[in-house]
Amino acid sequence: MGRSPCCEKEHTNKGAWTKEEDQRLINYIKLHGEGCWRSLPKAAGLLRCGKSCRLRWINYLRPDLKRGNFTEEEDELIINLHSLLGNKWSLIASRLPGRTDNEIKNYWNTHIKRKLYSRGIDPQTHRPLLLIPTTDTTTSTPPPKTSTTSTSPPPPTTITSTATVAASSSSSNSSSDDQNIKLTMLMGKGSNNSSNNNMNMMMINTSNANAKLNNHPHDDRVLIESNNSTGSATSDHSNMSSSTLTSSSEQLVFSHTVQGGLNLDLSIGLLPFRPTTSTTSIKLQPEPQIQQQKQQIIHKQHDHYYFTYDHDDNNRKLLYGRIKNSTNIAQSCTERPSVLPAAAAALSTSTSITSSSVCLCCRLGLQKNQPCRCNSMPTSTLVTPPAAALPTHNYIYTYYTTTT
DNA sequence: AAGCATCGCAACCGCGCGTCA
DNA sequence: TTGACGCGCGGTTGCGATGCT
Repeated sequence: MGRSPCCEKEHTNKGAWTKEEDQRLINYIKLHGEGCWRSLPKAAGLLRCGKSCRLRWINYLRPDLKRGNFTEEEDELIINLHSLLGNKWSLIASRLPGRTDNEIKNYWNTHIKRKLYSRGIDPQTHRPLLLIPTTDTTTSTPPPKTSTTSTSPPPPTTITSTATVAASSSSSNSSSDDQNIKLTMLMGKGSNNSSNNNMNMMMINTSNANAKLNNHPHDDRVLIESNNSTGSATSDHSNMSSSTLTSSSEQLVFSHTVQGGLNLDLSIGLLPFRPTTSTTSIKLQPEPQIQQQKQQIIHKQHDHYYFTYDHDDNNRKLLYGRIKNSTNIAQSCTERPSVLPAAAAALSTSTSITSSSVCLCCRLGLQKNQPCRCNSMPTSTLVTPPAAALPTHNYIYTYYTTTT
């Protein structure tokens, strides 16, 4: 059966809104608030369809809208969020205060697409337009812009900022279960240069489903889900600028570099993190506050833990969480931040933790028994890399540990 | 100055999803 | 369980502004 029209088209105005219509709409919403768009036009004395009123309000008349040009930071944020979320303009807009989905969508189509093309990047896939196959995926030399397979690190960035943001709760499905936090974890490494042709970002997905590794529909990076909906995350906030976006039950810790390549971390619903002072006695501790922490490990028996290390020369931070019932992959990585061996050592010497881990570097996560792009092969123990192998670039590492 | 092309953005349209009776 | 309804999202269109010849 066909849907009834949202309004009687023959009795509605179309096209540009007049100032009088705008004022009528503003006055009505000031008095009665948003909502009931279908009945609003008649009540407000407008010869417009409800959808048109809603659009006009949301995209143009809302008082909290930020008008004016997009900043370079907003540009990079949009690019990174798009690489993460695809054409989910409303989700992207929820992370840019004062910007609307329509505005971002238009801006994407008119400016950013062109910008990415000029960088040689496909705006849909966020991959280089020209693909030059590479055979040596472990080289430490930065790859050409057109390479997609090299794991070479990007140069360090010099400016890092962090913002605490919230996942969008605009849609009705977010109300079903605030405790059931469902997010997505994606890994990416930093850009190779100022052209920023790779993303450095992560979302962590926690839900009531068993932890698993999935391919992300928008990209080939790995999606990780966990059944743990509680927790926290920390990051190094030193020398960072912060901003707070709209809030909901889903809180993200979100950081990005704004120069030479955006570094975006999103961690949600993570397990309380505890630094360890002993490598032999590990107990679950109360949730810590988000604060500066380095070389920290979480432990708990019968659960699977991971910690993520976001590394660049100026900022090092560990993120962490718990994955229950997960099938983790033992994996060593030849490229590892210097802080990691200490953490790994603490893990491996712990009496309650078996030596199982996984590296999710190189932009892609790993399926079971699948080698990392950096050619690291699964192993049953954490391996401390030689100092020479330690990276000096902006990078994200994620390691999983399995407790017994 | 006129005509044409291109750009940028506001607005429209159709569809999908969630809710409710 | 099903269908109507309301809302919101993403893609597309229309048109004024601007630039070029």
